[in-house]
Amino acid sequence: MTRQKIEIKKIDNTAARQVTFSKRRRGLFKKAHELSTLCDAEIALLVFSATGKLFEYSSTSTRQVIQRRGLLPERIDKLDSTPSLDLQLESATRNMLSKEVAEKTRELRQLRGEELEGLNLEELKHLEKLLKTGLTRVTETKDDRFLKEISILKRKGAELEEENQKLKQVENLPHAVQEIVGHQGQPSEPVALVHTSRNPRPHGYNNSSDISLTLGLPFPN
Amino acid sequence: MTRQKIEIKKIDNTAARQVTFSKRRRGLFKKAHELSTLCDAEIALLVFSATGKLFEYSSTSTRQVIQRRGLLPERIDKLDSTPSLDLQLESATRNMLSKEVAEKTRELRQLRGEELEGLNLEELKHLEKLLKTGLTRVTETKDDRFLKEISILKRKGAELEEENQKLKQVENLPHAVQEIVGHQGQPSEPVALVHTSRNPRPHGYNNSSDISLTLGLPFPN
DNA sequence: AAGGCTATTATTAGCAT
DNA sequence: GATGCTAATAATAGCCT
Repeated sequence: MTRQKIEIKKIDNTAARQVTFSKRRRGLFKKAHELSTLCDAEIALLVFSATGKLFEYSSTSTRQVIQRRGLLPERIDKLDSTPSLDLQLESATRNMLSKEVAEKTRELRQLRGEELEGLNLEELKHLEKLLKTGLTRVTETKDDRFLKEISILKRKGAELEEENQKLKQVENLPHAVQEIVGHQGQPSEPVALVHTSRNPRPHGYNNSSDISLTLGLPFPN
Repeated sequence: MTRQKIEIKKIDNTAARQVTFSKRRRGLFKKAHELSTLCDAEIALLVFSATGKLFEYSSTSTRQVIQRRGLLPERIDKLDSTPSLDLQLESATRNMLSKEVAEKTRELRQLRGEELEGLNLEELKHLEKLLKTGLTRVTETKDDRFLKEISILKRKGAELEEENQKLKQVENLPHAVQEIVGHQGQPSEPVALVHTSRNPRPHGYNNSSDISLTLGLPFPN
C-alpha cells in the first residue's frame, strides 16, 4: 500500500508485525465505522491479536458508549485454561449479538408503548415523533393498496358494463338470440333471460359504488 | 475518497447508499482478511445491512470451511475434522442470534414505515393498529410527565407565594428591612427593593398561569 | 510501544453500462 | 443489483523520533 507494495502473508518481523497490526487495526475500525454510518448498517467486529488480546468494535450507539468507557462485558479472561481462540471469538461474538438482540427487543417494546419508565421527556417526544411518522407512512401505504384494488375493480366493472352493452345489442336481433338460447338455455321463455328492459338502467350510469361494495376483504385469506 | 470527498453521515439517496454499501463492504472484508493474514489475528466481522441481511467474515479456519460450504448451522458434518462440540454449539447459537437480529431489524424498520413492500393488506392493517396503540400509550405517558412537571411547579409556585407573603409582613417592620438592605444592597432607595405594593396583587390570585410560563423545557439540556 | 512524516499504493464516488 | 472506469481521496510501509 505504500513505499513498497507488500505481499499479503504473515509478516515475519515481530516488531513490524506489531506496528502493522496496530495501524491496520485502527484503519479497519475506522472503515467499519464509516460503513456503519454511511449505510445505516450494524457492525460487530472482533479482533484477537496473536497474543490473545481482544479489540472490539460495535456500531450500536449504546454499545459505543460502553466501549468508550472501557467497560467491556465480562472480560473474557484468558487466565484460565485459554479455551482456544476460536471459542473465545465465538463467545465474544455471541455476547455482542445477545446485547444486540436485547437492545432491539427493548426498542420494539418501546415502540409498542411498553417499558417507557426509563425514558425522559425528550426521549418520549422523540419516540412519539417516530411513531407518528411510521403511522403516517403505513397508513398511506395501506390506503394506496386500497385505492389500487378499487381501481382494478372499477376497470373490471367497466369491462363488464361494456360486455353488457354488446349483449343488449344482440337483444335487438331476436332471431339470433333465440337461436343461441334455444341451443343451450331453458327452451321456455327464451328471450326473457337476456331481456333486461324490466330493470331499465340509464346508459352511462356510474357503476363505481356498486362495485366498491364488493371490496371488503379482497384477499382470500 | 474519490471524485469528491464525502461527509461520513448516512447517505440519503437509497440507490447510492446501496452501491456504497456493496462496495465498501467488500473493501472492509478485504481489509479484515489482510489484517488477519499479515498479523496472524483472529477476526470475526458481522455486518447487518439496513434491511437486516447478514454478511459475515471470519478468519477462523473452521468457520471459513463452514462458510465456504454455505452450510452454517445444522449439519456441520463430523466427517472431517470435527470442529469440537463447543464450537459447533457456539456456531449454531450465533447463527440463531444473527437471525434474530435480522428479524428484529426488519420489524423495527417496518414500524418506522420503511420496507413495507413485502406486506399484504392484512399485515399493513395490523401494523397500523400496533402503531396507533403504541402512539396512544407513548403520548399518554408523555402527557402524564408534563402534568407531573406542572403540578410540581405549581407547588413550588405556591411555596414561593407563601414566602412572599411572609416577606411582605416583614415589610411592615421598616427598621429590620433597612438594616438588611443596608448591608448588601444599594444604599439608596432601600425599601423600594422589597416594596411590592406598587404592583398590588390580590391575595389568593391563581398563580398557575404565571408559573406555567416557565415550563417550556424543564430540563437543563 | 507510540506517533509523525511522505512516497506510494489502495480504495472509492460518481458515472456509464 | 452488479460491474467497469477514472479522477481524486484515503490508507499505509518504511523510516524517523
